[in-house]
Amino acid sequence: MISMKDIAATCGVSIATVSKALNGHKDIGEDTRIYIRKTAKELGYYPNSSARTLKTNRSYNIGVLFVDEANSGLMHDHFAHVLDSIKVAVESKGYDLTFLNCYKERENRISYLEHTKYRGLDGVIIACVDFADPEIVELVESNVPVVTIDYLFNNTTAIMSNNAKGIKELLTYVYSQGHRKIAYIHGADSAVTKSRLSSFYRTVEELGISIPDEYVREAAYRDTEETERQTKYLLDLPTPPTCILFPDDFAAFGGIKAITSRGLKIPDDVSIAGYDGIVIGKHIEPPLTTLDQDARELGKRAAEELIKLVEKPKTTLIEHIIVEGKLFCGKSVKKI
Amino acid sequence: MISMKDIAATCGVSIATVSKALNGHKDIGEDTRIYIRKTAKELGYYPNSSARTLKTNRSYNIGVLFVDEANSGLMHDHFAHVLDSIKVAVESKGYDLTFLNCYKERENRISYLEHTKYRGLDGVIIACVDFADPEIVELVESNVPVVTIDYLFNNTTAIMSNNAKGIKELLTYVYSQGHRKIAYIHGADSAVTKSRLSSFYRTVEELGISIPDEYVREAAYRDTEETERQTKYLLDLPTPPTCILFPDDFAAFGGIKAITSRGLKIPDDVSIAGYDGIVIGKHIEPPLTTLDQDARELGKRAAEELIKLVEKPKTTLIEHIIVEGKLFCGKSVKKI
DNA sequence: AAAATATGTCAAAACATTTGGGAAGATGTT
DNA sequence: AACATCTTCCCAAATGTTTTGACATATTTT
Repeated sequence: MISMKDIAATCGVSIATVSKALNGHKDIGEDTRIYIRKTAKELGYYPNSSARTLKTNRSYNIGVLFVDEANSGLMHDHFAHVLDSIKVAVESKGYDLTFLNCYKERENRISYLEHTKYRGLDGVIIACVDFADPEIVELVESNVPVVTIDYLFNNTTAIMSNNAKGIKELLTYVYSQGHRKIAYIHGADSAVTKSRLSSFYRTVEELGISIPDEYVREAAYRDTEETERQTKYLLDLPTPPTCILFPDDFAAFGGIKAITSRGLKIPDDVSIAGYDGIVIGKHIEPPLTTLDQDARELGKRAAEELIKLVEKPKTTLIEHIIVEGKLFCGKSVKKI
Repeated sequence: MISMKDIAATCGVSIATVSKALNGHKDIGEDTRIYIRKTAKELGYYPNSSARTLKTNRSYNIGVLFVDEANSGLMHDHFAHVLDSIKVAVESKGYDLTFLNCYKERENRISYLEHTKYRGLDGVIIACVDFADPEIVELVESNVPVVTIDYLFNNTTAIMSNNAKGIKELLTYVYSQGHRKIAYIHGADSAVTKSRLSSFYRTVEELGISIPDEYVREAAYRDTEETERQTKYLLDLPTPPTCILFPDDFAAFGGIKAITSRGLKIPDDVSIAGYDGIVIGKHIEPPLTTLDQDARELGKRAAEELIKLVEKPKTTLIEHIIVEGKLFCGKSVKKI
């Protein structure tokens, strides 16, 4: 482990000079700078992030906060893409990515905020968590730069997928294919759900159709068993819907199971649509009509905004950025 | 940001005493220890990892190395589970997890090993990468504690999924269901592939069946388009197979597409099986017969072994640990 | 009573880095 | 020649922690 001291020794200069030469300060002669950099390279020097962080309070490490539970964001195709995109974006700017947690399982657990400070993280990206958790709120309200994904706090930059527009496009498309009896199995209570649901009702009104109450049902995101049940309920109605919208693509598989188990065919007997645009949806028969969320863009923007916030805290504004999705017309919705 | 100095001041003791009291050294009186810990808590103290790492050369941070490309491990259901399991396991022992990279895109890129030392990572878990990459080899051969997943180096602990046994079980099961004309679309060249393929041939011999050469084909992992092509090729043979084994569950979806596009039904006309045990495979009709890899166990063991290696470098042996998978009998293989 | 032992605490050094203040020498200006 | 101005470099302090050897004080042994 070779340090600046070693370089200073071999170059016959002070440690301070080495530091300044390496960091490109102006008060170092051109030739010494070149000489120092050359020997640094020859000796195989690379800085020690701990020492630097200790001194500068900048770690070039950013934290990412995903929920830790069974339904971890990691195993969620959509969020996995978001995370990967974040990773690529921060790395391209010379930052590292560390998972933030609170050592739930341990005796001396610490809060998210404490963990952030303990590691000297420059900022945190929060996604896919329970935003009502007091510890999340504490973190958001602290002076740590934070960007949230798909949730809006007043004083933090948020990157939002355009859920309202998404569900509107989806519904309008289904309508354009002749469907009027449209059921909507929406997700469990959350900001995203609220946004989609109110947009759904607004669009229903705009289109001038009427949706019976029993067509609007609830199933937690990714809960295939519940969507299976709800789908069966819908199919068993005296007047079953001709088209069912699901909370997400993954959950739609529960619906598919219910439909095929009834001996019905998609889209000939029932049309369906999901939400998210997970990869596998494109590889089934029929390809799943859905709203492709731009997961990569969500992640990229989150990373970029956070780094802006970190590097130029004075001049960077808190923003609420909206990322558009895109309707994907598979073959799971039939024209009738 | 309150430090030991502050605690020392309010307690009227020296910084050294605070450090020892907090770290449980036994040369501190019981009452002072309690008093110091109490005020530390009251003041909201938590240690500064940079300072500690700088002094002790232990970061309580471990690196994880997944491939950075398009087919990132993050977006791969199986590896996402492995990663999540690693995360849970290291966190339960008080460690953090940081993505390792080499800043590919940047001008002053550094090697994986340099990055590891730069961050002072205590160890690295390597999975899902090109193990022939010289930089990986450099890292493995360094003095950094390393655990590899699904790849064997001589001097590092490896956690291996039992691929040989897995494919044997799968093949034997298919055989037991009466299939003799069994095709195998295997993955692209890699250690995992080699292991599965040689086990496949061994089992074929043991079972006393003969598999024509044109039944054994290749398609990269997760390449649904290629498996679709290869499946069509197989179906078009004068004597098509009655059962097709795919490189992985995801890739199997390409096969399913090919089969249904020919108007054939699974499993009535053709039986299929995947490998991995991704979640969605259980939610399709018919549920996909596959070999469930124990992704969580792979991740957990990797984390545990690495931490052992970090904490007891002298007494911990390099081990090659085998994690068993489990046959999942879905309904995609018909008894004939 | 002196010597040995045990206990509790402290001061200082060390880890690798950054940075403001200043020193020394060179250059330019009058 | 005197002075100011640059340029180039160094010094020393600071960041928060751990560790080591030293030093008191108290207790036990001779």
